[in-house]
Amino acid sequence: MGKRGKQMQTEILSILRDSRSPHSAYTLLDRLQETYPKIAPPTVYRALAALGERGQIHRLESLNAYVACQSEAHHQTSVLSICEDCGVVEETFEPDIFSRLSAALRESGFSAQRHIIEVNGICASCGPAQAAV
Amino acid sequence: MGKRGKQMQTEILSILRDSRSPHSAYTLLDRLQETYPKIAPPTVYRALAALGERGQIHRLESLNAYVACQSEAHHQTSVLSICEDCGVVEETFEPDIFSRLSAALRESGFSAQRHIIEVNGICASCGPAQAAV
DNA sequence: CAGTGTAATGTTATATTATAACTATCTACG
DNA sequence: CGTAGATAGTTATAATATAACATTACACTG
Repeated sequence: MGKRGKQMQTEILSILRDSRSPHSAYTLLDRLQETYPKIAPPTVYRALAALGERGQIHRLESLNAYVACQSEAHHQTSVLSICEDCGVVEETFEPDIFSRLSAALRESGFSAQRHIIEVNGICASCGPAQAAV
Repeated sequence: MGKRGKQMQTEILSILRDSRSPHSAYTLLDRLQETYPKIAPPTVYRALAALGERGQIHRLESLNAYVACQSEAHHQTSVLSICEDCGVVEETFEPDIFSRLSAALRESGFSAQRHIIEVNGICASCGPAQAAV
């Protein structure tokens, strides 16, 4: 890994951490171009791939977008809940659910390797309890 | 809904049902163009949207592709397991897992509306038990 | 039946997301 | 230094999806 690659990864991670909402690869590209005017899409995708492999970011498959991992212990599989109102993504850890899911699939002979769980809904800040305030 | 729309939905559903593997929107477009040479992407996407609303197909968010729903009772939320080897997608119903997931998120004030659960792994036909045969 | 309003479909163009393929550069090591 | 391998830059394009507008079909009214 060269300097430039690390630098881009650091920048991306810091942009993602500054907001709890997901950013698309091209949003990140635009942000990075403010500082590094000449970078191209592959630079961003390479940095995202490296961060993803280390578990420092998560890709939201249903949004084609990325968030920073909110856990210190990376590489735990997590549930990503997406507020449809404010767009904020929260990460929660439900190891029990993952093991039940793997167990259920194993009954039909399926060997699970990677779980994707994304839940759309309304977060605490945007929910009906809040609307009444 | 006009005749043409229904016709496209029927064609797409029958293509998807003929294979347990996912098809992308553009694969479907190519297939449809064998019969209807002039259709354009929006036609396919409109048909997919209508089928999705009725629960007759599922979109695999992690693959940007679509499969026919394997349940008779549509609109049940289901787990989609994707074999990384042969590409076949199986649908299983784990209402218990969905309710646990909703319950867990509700504890932090999140109200779940739509669950996306996709699991990558190796299916029974491709697994190690089979390799020994 | 003509007129008209709405919904469905067709068409064109383009936006968005992602990667292939090649070139250049850097770095480690003899 | 020279060169091999890995990293990064560059160009181009592939793959996915939708916006925007034009046209047609269709049902209702008078």
